[in-house]
Amino acid sequence: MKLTTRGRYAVTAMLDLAIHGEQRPVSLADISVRQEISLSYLEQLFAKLRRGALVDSVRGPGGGYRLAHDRRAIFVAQIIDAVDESVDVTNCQGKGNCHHGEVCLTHHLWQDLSDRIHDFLSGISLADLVDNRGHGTSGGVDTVQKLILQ
Amino acid sequence: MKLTTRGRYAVTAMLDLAIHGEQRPVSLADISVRQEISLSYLEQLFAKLRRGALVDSVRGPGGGYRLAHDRRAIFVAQIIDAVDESVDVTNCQGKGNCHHGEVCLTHHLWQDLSDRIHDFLSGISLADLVDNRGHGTSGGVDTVQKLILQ
DNA sequence: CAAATAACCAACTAAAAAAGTTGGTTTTTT
DNA sequence: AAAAAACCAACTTTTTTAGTTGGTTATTTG
Repeated sequence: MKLTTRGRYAVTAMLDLAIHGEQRPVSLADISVRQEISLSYLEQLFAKLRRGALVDSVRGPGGGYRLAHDRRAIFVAQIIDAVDESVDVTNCQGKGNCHHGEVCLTHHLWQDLSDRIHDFLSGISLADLVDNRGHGTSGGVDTVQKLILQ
Repeated sequence: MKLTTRGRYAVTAMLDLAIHGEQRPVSLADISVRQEISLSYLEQLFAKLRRGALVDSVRGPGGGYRLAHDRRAIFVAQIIDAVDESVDVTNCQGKGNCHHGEVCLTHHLWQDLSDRIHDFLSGISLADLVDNRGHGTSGGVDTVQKLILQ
């Protein structure tokens, strides 16, 4: 599991979709404006999210993207995996071609860490984020309210 | 907490130090050869590790670097913090200048994740890595043995 | 004391990854 | 027919990471 700003963009965009996509599909142009992410960059991200079967697209006017599943069934880990096609964290991924053992010693460390991050993010759904459940300090319901009214 | 290859390099180098630095200081030239990391890049990393009070340096022939504390008292999180001067994970770090609330919603997510990663890595000392304790699959004692004999 | 060793330092360069741009096409609705 | 929006590929810019160059300073050893 790789953690970059790209993954954060993707989660933010999917969260936007979860919040605004209840009634009709949401266009990337809208997300672009609301989240201040370049449209073409969003296109690239959503191409991957679509391949990952996390969103469905609707073409033509009034079209856009919809979550492919219920909010409660889409997890942050999936989003990041779809978008950050997880490159190996280790140099010597099982190939055993790490001539010096130290690399292997840390290998296990990174592997383990990677698993833990994945587990953590696998437990948090878009619904959790919308409800602001499942994590630290609260943004409060009114924050979400503002978003919906926006 | 930021997780890049730079941090991995630093942990690997510190682990090399923990293993080979029992008797005398270890020169960066040695670490460079064993771990296949460019000497000057190591110099840059060790400048930061020294500022972070994780290593002591000894100049002149026979000199090099030594752990500033016992292996059991140096933790992976410290190494990464020293080297990857943790840039904020969030765009709107407390400043409250995130005009749209979604950013703030994910903010808490990343903050929480960051904390958890930090906690995890704060619990793993260099001694743990040398003994290959505290994480997943084992490399075995013989691996470490090879290293010491190298 | 001279030579060698190794830390220390700054500025530069190269390579890779991330982010954004451009200029389209295709599909669908109104 | 026109407009909206997905879809697509190739390119450019920016940022980060990694490595290079060319030194100086401190310390040890022959």
